[in-house]
Amino acid sequence: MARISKEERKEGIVTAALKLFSEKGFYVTTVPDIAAKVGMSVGNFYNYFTSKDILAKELVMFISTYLGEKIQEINKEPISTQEKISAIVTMYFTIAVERPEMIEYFLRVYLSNREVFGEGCEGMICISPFVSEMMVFFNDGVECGDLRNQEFFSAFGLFMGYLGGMVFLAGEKILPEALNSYEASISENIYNALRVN
Amino acid sequence: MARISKEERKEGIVTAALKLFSEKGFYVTTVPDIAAKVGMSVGNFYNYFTSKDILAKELVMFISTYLGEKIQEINKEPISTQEKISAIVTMYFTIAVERPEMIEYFLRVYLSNREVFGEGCEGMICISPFVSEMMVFFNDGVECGDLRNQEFFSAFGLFMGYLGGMVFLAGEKILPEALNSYEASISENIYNALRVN
Amino acid sequence: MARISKEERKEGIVTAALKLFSEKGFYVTTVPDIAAKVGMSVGNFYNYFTSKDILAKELVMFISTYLGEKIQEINKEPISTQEKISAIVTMYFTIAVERPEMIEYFLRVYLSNREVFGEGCEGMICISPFVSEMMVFFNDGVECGDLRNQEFFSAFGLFMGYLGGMVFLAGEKILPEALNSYEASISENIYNALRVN
Amino acid sequence: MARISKEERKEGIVTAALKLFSEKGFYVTTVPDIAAKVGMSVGNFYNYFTSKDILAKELVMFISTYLGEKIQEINKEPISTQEKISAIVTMYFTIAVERPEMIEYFLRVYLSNREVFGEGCEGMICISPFVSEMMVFFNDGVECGDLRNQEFFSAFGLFMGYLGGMVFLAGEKILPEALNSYEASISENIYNALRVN
DNA sequence: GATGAATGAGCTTTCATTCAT
DNA sequence: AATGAATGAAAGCTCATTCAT
Repeated sequence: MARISKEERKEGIVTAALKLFSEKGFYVTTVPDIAAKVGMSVGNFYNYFTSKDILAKELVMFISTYLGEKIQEINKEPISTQEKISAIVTMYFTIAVERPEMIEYFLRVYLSNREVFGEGCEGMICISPFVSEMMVFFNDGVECGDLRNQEFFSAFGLFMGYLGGMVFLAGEKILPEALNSYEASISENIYNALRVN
Repeated sequence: MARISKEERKEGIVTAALKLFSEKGFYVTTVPDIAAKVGMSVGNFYNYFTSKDILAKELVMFISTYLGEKIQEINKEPISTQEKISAIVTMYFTIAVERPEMIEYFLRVYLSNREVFGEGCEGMICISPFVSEMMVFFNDGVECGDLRNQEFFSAFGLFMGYLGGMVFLAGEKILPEALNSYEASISENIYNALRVN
Repeated sequence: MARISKEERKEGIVTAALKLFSEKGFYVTTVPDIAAKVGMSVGNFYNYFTSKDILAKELVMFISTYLGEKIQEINKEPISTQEKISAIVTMYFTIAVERPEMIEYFLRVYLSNREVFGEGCEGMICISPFVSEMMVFFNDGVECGDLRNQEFFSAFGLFMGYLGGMVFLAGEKILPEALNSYEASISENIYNALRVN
Repeated sequence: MARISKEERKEGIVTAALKLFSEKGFYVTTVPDIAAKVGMSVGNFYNYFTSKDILAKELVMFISTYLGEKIQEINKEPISTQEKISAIVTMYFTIAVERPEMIEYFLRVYLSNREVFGEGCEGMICISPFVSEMMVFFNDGVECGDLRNQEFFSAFGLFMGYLGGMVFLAGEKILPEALNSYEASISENIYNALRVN
């Protein structure tokens, strides 16, 4: 018989919680909701995460690490900065389509519930794996002469604000076209915004 | 005796709720909190707004109208598209600094709590005053040959995602400089992204 | 129609809680239990006492004040120390018989649940009205030459430990006779213990 | 290899539980707490004690037997009643200082949680080893003409109520002096209270 | 219009106990 | 004997909303 290991159980909770939180929001999702979705008793949930808040924090770290790794892979590829921008946009939108809960969690849960992520996630602690890879991307681009040397956060805000904004519009079903059909124009806009003139 | 009109009472609630919701979040703010801040009884609150959700929706309309008017003023000015971009960025950041609750409400309450704004705010109903002025800005820019003719939402996502992202970073105290010190570089990035090449 | 004032409501809770806590113990008594006994909803209970712990603390103060007043009356009477001892013993046992919850609360709830009375009741804060009247009694007795001058707490421990112990034995139905039939022998024992030889 | 016998395991639980119950109270101490302190799994705990309540009852018996033996030793000694009183007081305070958990358990757990000790400890069943030795002490004292012949429980209440009260005051850090510095005055008070005039 | 006591459903969390391994 | 994941009932507490006054 295939036993379910403690680690697998935890993963099950992470997956279920990610979906529920991103769909219904942090406060509307209850611990019983999560437990039911994993097929577990409420009491047992607390053997894996000591509180709902802790779970929420672990989820950000999980996503941040996941996205960080994806960007790292792109950073390592021997391609131009313009191509990297395209690759990041494509990767981001692919995730937004295939595992929307990851991006949505970021946008709707992490970015909006200060109270929850206050302690333990001050500043950028919980999203540093992701942010630092974006720094690498930007510094590389500047170094090889493709990108203008500007304050990192101005570039970062453009890049992530833009992508986040688009995913948001898509989520609201406001976009007339499918998300990925915007990849080219968005990549172009970003490149135009950041490149040396 | 100076009587307080029904309309003034409503405004008082709007102001108080805007601050509380944007600071503490929609779910953490209670109706008693709001009533207390206005100096009104809980029961009386319900004479002005039939539910907490309704209040939240009226707040978006309020902000959206407010921002729409500001952009309309800029649209009417006889200045270049590049200057309009600057003006919008400056206006947005000025509000973000002087009345942060307006922008924060948008970012942290409206954009993140689908459940609340579901009924009655489908699609862009509740933010149309604002979005349509941005459309005017964009169409004017294209028409006069300053901006590339692309899908509106791609440009909109860039503009608002970028600005929202920066305000968010500022709110998290992540930005090394004051928000307004980024105005020039951001305006430049946006213009570069959208202009005809 | 006779309206129930806020103060009366609070008294109702005090009375009900005193009975329940003393009969079933602090932890076994639930807030729903208390609310049900007063004929009130759980939610409303919290309009009167912000927590179960706070209620417990107010109860000690209530009892301590009540007992303090009783002893004060006795202290004021123009009788001998020996007669005062008798009067205190009688008063104590009368309460123990007529309003047993008061004494039992003291013995079984206050004295035994440090965790609950920790904050806000350090040392003797919550029982000072009672203790200070016992101090008055003792000092008067010493001053008029009836009682040996010894460390107050040694005398206090004797007096209250003894009375508490007897009420406890009575509560356990261990005593072969009714509590008040011990009044004479107990008063005598106490007087013999404390008087000048 | 030094094997740990079943009996030793049980003793380990008794020791750990005694400390935890007396420090934190019966309800605040959890079975996992106890198991952790013994270095044993929760499941295994139930191989030794079939419930938390049963454990609590065995603890009273344990303490009662222990105290009973101590008093028996004193009873056997060829000393005066007055000296026996002193010896008991000293013995009691020594235990209160060296193994405070025993006395505290008695005062704070056994005496205060009727619900727990209801079944199986009715009346004095669970403390009879101790009480009967106190009876022996008292009867001997009366028989040899040292103590007044009064109802046993009146004398018992004085003795144990007094000692318990003092240990309680000490535990609350209310006593200005160390517990043992009161031994003389307390013994004197008790003797004065009980002796023939 | 104004008050705020009252409701009650529902939330997060705890814990004694069981049981498959 | 030993483990510890699993259960599930129940606790304390909150809060949007109502309604008698």
